[in-house]
Amino acid sequence: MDVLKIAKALSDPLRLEILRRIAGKKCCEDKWLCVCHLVDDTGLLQSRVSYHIRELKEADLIREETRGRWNYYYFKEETLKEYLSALNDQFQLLL
Amino acid sequence: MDVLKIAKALSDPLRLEILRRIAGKKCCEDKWLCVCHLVDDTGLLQSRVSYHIRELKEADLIREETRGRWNYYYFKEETLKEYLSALNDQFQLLL
DNA sequence: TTGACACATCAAATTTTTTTGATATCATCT
DNA sequence: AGATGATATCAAAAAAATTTGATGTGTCAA
Repeated sequence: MDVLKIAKALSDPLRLEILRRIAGKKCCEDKWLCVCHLVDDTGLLQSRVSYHIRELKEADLIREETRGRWNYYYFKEETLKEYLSALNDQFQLLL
Repeated sequence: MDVLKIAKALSDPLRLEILRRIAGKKCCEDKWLCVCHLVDDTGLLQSRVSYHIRELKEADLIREETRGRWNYYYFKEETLKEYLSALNDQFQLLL
């Protein structure tokens, strides 16, 4: 878990929005979301969405699963938790 | 409190280091730290340190107080706490 | 009141990140 | 096999962030 990488991943508006959607599983089957829906919902270029998804993956904030033609994503809650704890500890926020 | 701005502020290694030092009050009087010490300790250009301090100020992560010739900084714990809570809530981490 | 110090600011250069458009891959369907 | 759909990747362009060096402002001390 890399604090800097996660902070960076969270610092882009699009990425945050995509992560919220993945976390909120507002689409497809429970817990899973495919890129095509993100593209449809947002009207953005597919390559752009793809780029941000890669960043989220590299920050280990989401996990990818390929099923047939589609990729599904799911939110790695534990990574975000670790990030929050790390900041909490490093800055001794005692909470 | 702006989640995106804070995430960005935390995503630069230098800024994180500076914030840690300010929060850790490893210098000067308790709770306070002046720019000159940051510059001395790190060997970086003064304008560079100054730039990052401004970013931290704009993210509301530190407060500045000018006393005579020196500026002192202190860590705004409450802002970081709000940031952590916001993420916690938005992603329903229940912790 | 001059000089030195602490810091901010600014413009230019550099580096990094993001966006775009094109193309590639691979699975599925006909 | 060929067409289509879902996604990744790549190179170039654009935009944003960072670094540098120079200069400006205010404060203190001699």
